[in-house]
Amino acid sequence: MGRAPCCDKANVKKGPWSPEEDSKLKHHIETYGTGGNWISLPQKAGLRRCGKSCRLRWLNYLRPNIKHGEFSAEEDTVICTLFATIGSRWSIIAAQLPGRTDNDIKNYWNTKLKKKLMMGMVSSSSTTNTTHYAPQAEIVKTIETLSPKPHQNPSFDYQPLSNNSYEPLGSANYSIPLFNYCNNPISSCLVTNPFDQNNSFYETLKPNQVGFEFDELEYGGLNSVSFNNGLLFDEKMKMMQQNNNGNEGYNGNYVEGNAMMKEEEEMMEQKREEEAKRSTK
DNA sequence: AAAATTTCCAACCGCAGCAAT
DNA sequence: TATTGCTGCGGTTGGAAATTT
Repeated sequence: MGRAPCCDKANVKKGPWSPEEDSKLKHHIETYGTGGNWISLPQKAGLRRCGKSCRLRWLNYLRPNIKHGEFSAEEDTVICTLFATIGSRWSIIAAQLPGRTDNDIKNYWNTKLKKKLMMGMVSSSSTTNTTHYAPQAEIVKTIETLSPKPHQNPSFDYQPLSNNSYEPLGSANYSIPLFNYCNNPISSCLVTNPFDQNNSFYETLKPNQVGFEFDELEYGGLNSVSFNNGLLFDEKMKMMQQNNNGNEGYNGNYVEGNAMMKEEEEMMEQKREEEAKRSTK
């Protein structure tokens, strides 16, 4: 037996909402709340609408503090960065942008931001002072292909990237964001590019901070890592663990990001200090 | 000015996950 | 454990508005 429909489809109005319907819904929710039941709400509010439709209208349009209009450059950056990190999980992305709805962001990405990114018009965020610009369509395509899809829930443990060595593949000028999924919250993370011998590009990220960096170095590539809700992401490690075949079959070019646990980072710092003391004696 | 095409976004649809029974 | 009902999410679409031909 199939599931019963949530409402009587034949007796329900569809399509754009009229101002009268809006005001009925708004008044009802502001007076009585949703009652925790959207299905029965339309009847109580005197609306010939499906409960789901009411919920959507309220969340995306009527509820207070909804921000309409142009997205700022900062918002662009957050969306691009998070999309590259977690894929099209719009509700999570929306949670980082107060006043914006998941629907809004999804529409914005699909109609405008993707194109902006392709044209290299979006500045990416970084904790370094260097300004980086997202390159062309290849990046966007790669991000879209490889970013995690909704409901893909990584379930493997964190492995320090520094235990592995990788060579860049292919001859493409661009690489892709590489994140390691981590189940255990980490307090901070140091990111370096192994091809950058002088370590002139590095970042230390704190929880909820997002680093996203397009390098225009000799090797060309993207070096990025991110925290989301205390979890560290690395796309490449995810793929390797999923495929269980190392670099084999990996169709793309990349630059590795080294991620270290904070403890490891602090130990190294301590070592450096001790060595410095010894050398001054 | 009119027709054709493209852009944009509000709203719909179906599915997954969860809680209650 | 299986079933049912509901919510929330992301993909998709219809059609109005804007732009181009």
